[in-house]
Amino acid sequence: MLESMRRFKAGIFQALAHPTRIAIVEHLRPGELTVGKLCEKIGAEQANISQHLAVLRNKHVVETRKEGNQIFYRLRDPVLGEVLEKMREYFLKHMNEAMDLLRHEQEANDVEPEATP
Amino acid sequence: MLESMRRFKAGIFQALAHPTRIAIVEHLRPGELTVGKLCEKIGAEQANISQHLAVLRNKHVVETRKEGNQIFYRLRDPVLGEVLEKMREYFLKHMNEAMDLLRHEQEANDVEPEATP
DNA sequence: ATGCTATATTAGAGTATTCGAATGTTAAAT
DNA sequence: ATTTAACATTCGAATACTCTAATATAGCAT
Repeated sequence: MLESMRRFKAGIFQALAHPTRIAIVEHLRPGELTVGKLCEKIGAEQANISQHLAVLRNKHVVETRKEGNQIFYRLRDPVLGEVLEKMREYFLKHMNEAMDLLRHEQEANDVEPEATP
Repeated sequence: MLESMRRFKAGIFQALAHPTRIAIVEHLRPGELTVGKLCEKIGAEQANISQHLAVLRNKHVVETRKEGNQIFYRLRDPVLGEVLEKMREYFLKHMNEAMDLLRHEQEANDVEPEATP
């Protein structure tokens, strides 16, 4: 049972483990939005947003409502918004390290082109 | 800047997005533990636990202290424990669906061996 | 019926995670 | 100086994610 619970939590975290999906959840926090609006605000391809929405739907992080041509997405439970709020608190508290972390990841991606022959 | 913050949050969620790593964080919540104790409690191979600990260390989710032969791990910030607590709340609230979700994932993994020829 | 708009799904290539097995490393004990 | 105990790291195969591009569906308008 404990193991099930952990797999469940891991699944939710997995769903949140992508910058675009975090952006989606944050934008939905104040209220529902259509896919089009989300694309606008986030500035990503429609197909891409749609795929990320599918991930969030599969984990029941978001729910939908259809109105004519378009589909409105909303957060299923504000608790998840609160989780992100806690993360914001965490981020601010450790801002300096956070920046370092990101810088390092950046470099790790930048420096690769060259290999020692 | 917002984008950086989201990548950071995503990184933390990524770190938490595995049942074993969740188990680690939960076990560390009351206080520090050695790697050996963690292996015992979780019931996984030492190398495996060590790899997961490395993931958590890289994201600064945990910190270490060395004492002679062994290494004590502790949660770096109780806020992350609180995040898990929120998740528990969430799990209990949606227990039924959670179970369904897990069952479906289970089936998706079980049924595959056969293919329609 | 045709076309247009909003959204979803599929396919395939590139990349990243995860595991077990093998190998390193450090500190204490003999 | 060896050996043992406690951890960490590396390797390689299997699996899972993520992106772009292409295709599909559903509702509305003409």
